[in-house]
Amino acid sequence: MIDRQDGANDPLLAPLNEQQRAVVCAPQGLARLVLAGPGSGKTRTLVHRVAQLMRTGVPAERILLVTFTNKAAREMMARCEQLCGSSAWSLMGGTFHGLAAKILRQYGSALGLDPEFRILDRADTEDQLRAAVNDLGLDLRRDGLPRVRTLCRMFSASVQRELDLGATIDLRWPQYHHHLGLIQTIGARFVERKQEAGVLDFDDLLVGWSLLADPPASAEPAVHQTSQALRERFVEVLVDEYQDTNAIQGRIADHMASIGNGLTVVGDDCQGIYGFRGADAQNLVGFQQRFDAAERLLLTANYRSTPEILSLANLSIAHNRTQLEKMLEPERTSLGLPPWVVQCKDREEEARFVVTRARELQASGIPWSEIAVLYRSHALSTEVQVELAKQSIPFVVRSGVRFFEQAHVKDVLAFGRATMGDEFALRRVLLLYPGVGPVSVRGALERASVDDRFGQMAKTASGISRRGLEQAADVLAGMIERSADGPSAQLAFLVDHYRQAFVQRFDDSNQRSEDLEELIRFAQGFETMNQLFADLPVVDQTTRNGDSGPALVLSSIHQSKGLEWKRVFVLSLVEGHLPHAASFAEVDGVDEERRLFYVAITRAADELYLTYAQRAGHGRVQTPSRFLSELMVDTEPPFTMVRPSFS
DNA sequence: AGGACGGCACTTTTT
DNA sequence: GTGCCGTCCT
Repeated sequence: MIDRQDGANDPLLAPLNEQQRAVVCAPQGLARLVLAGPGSGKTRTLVHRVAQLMRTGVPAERILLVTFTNKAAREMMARCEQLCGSSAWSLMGGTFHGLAAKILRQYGSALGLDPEFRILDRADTEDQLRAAVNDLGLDLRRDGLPRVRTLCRMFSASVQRELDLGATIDLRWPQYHHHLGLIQTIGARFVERKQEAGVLDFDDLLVGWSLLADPPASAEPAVHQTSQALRERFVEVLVDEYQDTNAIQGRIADHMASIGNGLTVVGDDCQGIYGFRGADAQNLVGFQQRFDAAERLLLTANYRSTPEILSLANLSIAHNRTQLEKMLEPERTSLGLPPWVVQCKDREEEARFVVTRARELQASGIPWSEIAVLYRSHALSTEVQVELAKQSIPFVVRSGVRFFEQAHVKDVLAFGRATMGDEFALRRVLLLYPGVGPVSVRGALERASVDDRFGQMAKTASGISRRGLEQAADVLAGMIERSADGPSAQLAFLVDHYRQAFVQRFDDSNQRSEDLEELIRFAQGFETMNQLFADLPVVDQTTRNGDSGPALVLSSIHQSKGLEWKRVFVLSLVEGHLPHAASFAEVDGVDEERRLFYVAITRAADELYLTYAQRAGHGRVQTPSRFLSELMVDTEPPFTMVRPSFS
């Protein structure tokens, strides 16, 4: 056994401070809450705890490590591997959704799930819902019902917050109160459709896992048995970013540790920024009430940022009524650099300032990859992107559409899914061809079948759509012929055709062609089309654009959580952007925006630039963010105001 | 008249 | 980039 106090020569304990060691060496089998401020070495502490558990004899496959993003999971697994070697490979780590997928494929048969189920992304989910509406002969517009997008949000909110649909609607969409009955009917058909198709959306994953983690008394005996086996498997459960868990995730975590397993939850109520996804800080704040023997540990020493940056962060977050007191204490010494607030004339000048300054920083020895530009919403990044391109600066964008959600990637994947009999995918494929519209598609779908390799589909079509349908049938048949060669070869065959027929139409066809090559490479890891598609929506998509040399990072604030850079720019500190206008009407809305601001500024290690434009595109005057002005009352502001200077 | 297609709003944040 | 609507072509 390793002594808790004396770790001077121990590689697991030597690099840690007292607070961190207390977490790493805390006894097994208990519940505990760790409050960890930004930059406090939280990831390192978690990784070392995992290593410590393994060293004391807990097998890796009996440790469950829940993180918030796939990226975080990947990083933690890599660091565990560094510390523990290959024995860390069998660690069970990932996001709630990714882990739910793994667990349900392995343990879901008790729930009647086919282990080959496919996971729906948001677009797939909306397709299913739209189809459910059509099944019922409803017309959303005519019948005064919410749009498909909104219906999805209603069902999702109800699952994530564990509120019944009526309460959910009354709370957030009271204008649809009188339609509750109809919306419930749609929901029932929606659920039925997904079950018939053997597919699960993001919420179904959580519901499935929760049924195993915490089965209702009325569940079949087989479910209770599986539940027991599942919970006995994991002797230690660790949950990162716990403040961002919603009701159902909180219940899953609680119950995975309900039979004497250890549960370590790590979080920071000041960094809760997923309220829109139903995240409920009560999970964290009320943790000790739910587990009355739970001890509470603190990580408050900040190793990341200068005292000036931390002081700004502490002063800002003090404007929130946070329940848990926790001041960040700087470990670093001052570099003599105040946070800058840069007042620009317009968006264009703002972009020019950021890019010019970034360039100077790089020239002075800061690598591109140590500079980040953060913003509240993706659209705010366009001016900077244009300016970066103009000045030929390498950059990566970590916001906006995901790789697998781009039109050309979705097109190509749709061909693959069409060969497996997916009607939604076939529809998308056929609509690509000139002369083929919704009506000829409807006819074609009635005659289409994978078995005759779509031959009938085109044969009876008349007139203008025939040529397109024939082409589609040919290429789909070609793909089916190559089934034995594996999905990568099938996609390579298809991409030849697709590139000639369609990619040339895009004005950035080169980039898109490269993406398709990337996709073919990605598919090499899979033996069948089915496997390729099964987990696509929950796999890590951040490996994209990762390895083409050092690059400046553009990121939404949400995506930046957990990361750090030497120099950070935060764009558009104006009312309506940060805080975002949509937050004004929401309960806790502006407080959540302030936490977002807090997350953004605590990403910066050495130097922070907060920029804003006095005028928007069409000359409209913009008001500086309240997150700046509220810091200027009475006291000396914790930042220095400047105007851009171009040297 | 049926069907394709170009032009129009709308897009906060993410698994 | 998608969904919806009006217009134009067959």
